[in-house]
Order: sequence, then C-alpha cells, then structure tokens
Amino acid sequence: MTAPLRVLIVDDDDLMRAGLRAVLSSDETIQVVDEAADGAQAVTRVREARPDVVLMDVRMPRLDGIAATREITATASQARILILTTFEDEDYIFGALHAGASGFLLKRTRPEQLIAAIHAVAEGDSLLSPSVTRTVIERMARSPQPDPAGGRRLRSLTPREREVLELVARGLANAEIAATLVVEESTVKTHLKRIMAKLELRDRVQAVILAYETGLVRPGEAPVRGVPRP
Amino acid sequence: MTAPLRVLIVDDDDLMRAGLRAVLSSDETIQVVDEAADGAQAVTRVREARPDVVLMDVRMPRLDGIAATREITATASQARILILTTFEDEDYIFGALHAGASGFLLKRTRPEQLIAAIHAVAEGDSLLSPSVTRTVIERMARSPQPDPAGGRRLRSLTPREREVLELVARGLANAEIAATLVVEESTVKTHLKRIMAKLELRDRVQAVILAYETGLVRPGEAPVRGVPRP
DNA sequence: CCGGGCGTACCCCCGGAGGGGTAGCCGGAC
DNA sequence: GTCCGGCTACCCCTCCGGGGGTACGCCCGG
Repeated sequence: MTAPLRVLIVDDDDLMRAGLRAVLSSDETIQVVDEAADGAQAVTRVREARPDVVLMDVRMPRLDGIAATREITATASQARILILTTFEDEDYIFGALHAGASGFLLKRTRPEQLIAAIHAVAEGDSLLSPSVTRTVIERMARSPQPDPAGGRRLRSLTPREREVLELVARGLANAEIAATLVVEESTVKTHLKRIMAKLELRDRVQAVILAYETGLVRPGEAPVRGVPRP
Repeated sequence: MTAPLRVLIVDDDDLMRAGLRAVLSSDETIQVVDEAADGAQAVTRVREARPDVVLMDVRMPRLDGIAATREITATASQARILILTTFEDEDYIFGALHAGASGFLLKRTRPEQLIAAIHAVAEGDSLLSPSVTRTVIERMARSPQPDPAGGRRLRSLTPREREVLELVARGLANAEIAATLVVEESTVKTHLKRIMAKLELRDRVQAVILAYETGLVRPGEAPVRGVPRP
C-alpha cells in the first residue's frame, strides 16, 4: 500500500469542515493534512501542505473557490481540485471547469462516493455529479461549433490561401500579412481576391467571420492584436 | 411499478446485439423492443418502435451513430440516446454530445452499470464513462470562452455602440448598419470612430475579432451573410 | 440651471481595400 | 512533351473606411 492521499479541506463553514474531516478520517487511505476557511488561505495552504487533492467549496469570503482554483492550477501545483458545493449554478460549474477543476460534486453526495471520488481524481480521472453532467452535456448540445459544412467550404482553398485567411482573421493588414509570409503585398492581395471569390465573400470582414464560424480560428486562440498605431 | 423501459439496440455487429439483448433481458424493468444494424435503420425503427432509450453504436455502415443521433434528436422524438462504443475518440465524443446524445459509455462498461445507465438517461439524467468525463473536462479547461476581462472592455461602450459593434461583427457594411438602425451612415461612422477609439482598435476587422473573443457574438449564432453583391 | 454623456449628423481628406486583368515560374499530372 | 494548378507579382482604378473636427437636441444628475 502506498502512502495515504493528502487532502486539504477548504470551506468557510466550521461545521462543514469538521464533518468532512470526520467522514474522511474514517478512511485510512486518506489523510487530511490541513484546512482553509477561504480561497486566499487555500492558495497558501496548498503551497505549504502540498496536498494531492483539494476539496474546495465555492462560496467563500475574500476569494471564492473558482478564483482560488484558478490560482492554484495556474501555479505548477500538482494538486487536483475537487469542487464540493451545494449550488448547482451554471456559472459555478463552467467557471470551475475552466479554472481547471478536476471534478464538481454536490454536497448531497454520499460519503462513500466522496471518498471514491477523491481517489478517482487523485488517479487523474475526472468526475461530475450526475445532474452536473447533465448541465454540461446540455450546454454542449446547445452550442455546436466546428461547423463541418463550413469546413467543407474552406477545403476549396489552397494551403497558402488558408494561411492568408488565418492571418486576416488575426486582424493583420495586407502589408503585415505580406511581411509575415515574406511575399509582396500584391501577392497577398491576389490571394485575398481568390479567397473572397471562392467563398463568395464581400470583404475581409466577412472572411474573418467565416474563419470564426468554421473554426479555422477560435475564440481564445488569438490575442487581439493591440496595434492602435495608425 | 410502471411499464418496462422500451429499448432499441443499434449495432452493426450481430454478436454485439445478441449480447446486449441477453444482458438486458436479464432485467425485467427493461424491454428490448427492436434492433437496428445501421444508422439509417435506427432512424426508421425509432419512428416505428418508439423506444424510450436507444443504445447507439458509433461506427456503422450507411449512417454512423453520430449522424443517426442527430437525425433522431432533430425530429420530435422523445427517445433518449445512449452512445455505446469501443472507441474513445474525441471527435466521437463531442460529435455525439453536440448531436444531442444523453450519454456516452464505453463498451467495457459492466452490465449492471449499463442497466443503471439506461434507467438514468430514461429519467432525464445524463452520464459519461469516467475517462470520457475526463476528456470533456479537459476540453472545457482548454477553451475558456466568455472572456470576463474582455467583457469589461465592452462595458465602456454605450448601448448604442455595442449594437453597432454587433452589426459590424455580423459582416454588415456601414450603409447596411445605417439602414438596419434607421439612422444616417454618417452617424454609424461616428459611432464606429468612438468604438475604435475606446477599444483601441485599428479597423473594423479588429472590432469583429474582439466581438468574437469577448463573446459579444459567438460562432453558430450568426449565419455568415452571403452577400456577394458588389 | 447648467454640465456632460449620448445619439444624431455633417464636413474634408486620403489611404487601404478590393475589382479586373495580365503574366512568369515551377512542379506534378497526363 | 504539354498542360494545369498553385504561388508569385504588377498595373489601373474605384470607393469604402477611417481620422479629425464641429455641432445640436435630449435627458439626466448635481
């Protein structure tokens, strides 16, 4: 048997922390190494106690569980974070998952399942409460993106043309694209003319839109070029 | 006790269908009402047999399970669809979820869990195999979207300016925006000037990018205006 | 009552974008 | 060998987009 899993409990409610500690101490494969009463404490305690798994509440003073999760996963910490909350709020769920949480459980989860979940996330697995799973799936179903039909349109472009289109969608002017690809601006213009003709676009703006709609570029991939220089 | 759950088995492999039928028939709360050997059959059988739950394979001739799922959920069918496949392919997973599947299980799932899963999806819950959950969560963590920081930038715009920005991001030319808002084009230009000054953007292309990056508009929301008219 | 934000509207000016057409060069297909 | 697709590169010309500045009515808040 390996060493017990090191767990950090984060919750602003004293009773809840005590309860969790009691539940977890019944399992000899788990060792509660420390507690924190808010997100800010959690961040420092993680650094000090180096837990394997963090049980994280969401609603807390000072720094909420989502922000704390973001902090912790942003640092090189190996700690896996398991959100444990009463509220099945959509913003919480997606906020936590984007922040890098490995799981999202509701506090109504039964003790045995909580223990199983801690082991699961420690192993690298992820898990969600069933109703949370449902919410996540519904969101995915609602926002279908990488439009396969649009992708088909893009396939009529040559590799070079796709490359130009992508740079257009990054906000570059023709001269900048030319510099990037090390060709003349006139060449870029020629490519662009063909692109717009093939895709039946009116101007580069519609080209940018198509690039986003087809998933050629995606939100979050490209920092908006801050070039206020005219 | 209510009537047994009506289940349709869809798999191109005869043995697999037989096996599933055997497993499910051991449970008296489940009634296998029909089978289909490919996606096209599945679509028609769903119409005829009106199952509560469809166990759907992915890799099949004629019409694959993803496409069949899309067909079925697109119609008014109440059938809930549970994907059951050997392959943990990312495209399969996200394709299926976008197509409206209620769950995604691997064929290595144990019989009891499969039966439990069928009941769960029939109840309206959703569920994923643990490793699939992991994949889904990782994808969410990788693509954080409705950028809250970007949203903050947008808040410096007046309502009217946001409205103009959105139309710009839909690919409209200034004159078209003017017509849409029933104002003069010169007014649109004035708004646009202020927008670009406030957000430190160089041209409307960067405005479109910012609109997508901040979630003011999202892929899939706006059909690309097909206006090849010059 | 008066300042200021907002929405509206114009002016002049010019540079980049986009339409149309032409052309050389290269590599692979036939 | 020949032909075609892809990449490169120009020319000319038009016009929309964007910079800078001004202005006026409206409504809200101090």
